Amino acid sequence: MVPFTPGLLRCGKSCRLRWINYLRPDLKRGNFTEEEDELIINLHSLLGNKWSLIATRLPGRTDNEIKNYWNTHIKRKLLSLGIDPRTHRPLNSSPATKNAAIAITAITISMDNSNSNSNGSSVSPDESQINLELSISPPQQPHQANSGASFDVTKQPPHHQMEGGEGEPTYRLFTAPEVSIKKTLCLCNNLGFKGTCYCSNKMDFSHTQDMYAYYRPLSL
DNA sequence: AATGGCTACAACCGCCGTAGA
DNA sequence: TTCTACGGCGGTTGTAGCCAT
Repeated sequence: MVPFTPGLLRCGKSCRLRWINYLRPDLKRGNFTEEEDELIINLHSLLGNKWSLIATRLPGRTDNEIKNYWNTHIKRKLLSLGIDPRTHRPLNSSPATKNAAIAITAITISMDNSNSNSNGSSVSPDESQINLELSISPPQQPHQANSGASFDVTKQPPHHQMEGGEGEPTYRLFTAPEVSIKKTLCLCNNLGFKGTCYCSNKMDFSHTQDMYAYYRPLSL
C-alpha cells in the first residue's frame, strides 16, 4: 500500500515511481559490486540502453538506479579506459581499421536439431533449433545467411585468438533469423565466450531479424 | 564563513503500448 | 472502431551534499 497524504502534490504515477525506485522493501542498498559492474557493462553492450531489461538480471536493482549508475560511474570508467561507452569499442580505432577486411577463418556452430518434429513441419524456435555462425571478421562486414549445416556445438574458438590488444580479432556470432537476441545472449554464455560484446544496433528482444553480436576479449 | 563547481541520484517529462469501456 | 486512462520505459532535469578555494 502506497502511503498517501491528502494534499500531497503527487499523482499516482509519481507515487508508483517512488515505490518502485525507492520505497520497495526488496531493493538492494549500497554500492555496486565489481561483479555487478561487469554484468552491467556486458549487458549494456548487448542490449543498449534497455535499462529495464538489464535490471531484470540484477535482483534488487532498479532500472533507474542502473541508468544513473551507468551515467555517473561506468560511462566515465569506460571513457578513462579509452572505450566508447555507446559502442563499447576503442575510442581511437580508425574507420580504416574497423572496415578492414580481415576475415581469417570461420567456425560454424549449430545446435543439433534433435527436437525437430517428425512430420517435418517447422516448429517454434528454441535452443534445439538455433544455428550459430562464429567468424573472425570486422563488425562492419555484411552478414551472410547461415547455411544451416550442423557442426560440433562444443567446439570453441582457439584461446589465443581471444587474446590480444588493439586490433585483435572480433568474434562475430550470427544467429538464424528466427532467434531472438535474448537467446543469442544465453547461447554466448553457455558456449563460454568471455569478453566484451558488441551488438547490432537493432537491439530488441522482440526483434528477430539479422540478430548478431560481436565479441572481443576484455583487456581491462 | 561564503561561494562556486562537481557529483550522485531521486524525480519528472514525454512518448508509446495496451486494456477496457 | 474509437477514445481514454493507465502503466512502463528511456531521457532529462532538479537538487542536496560534498569539496576546494
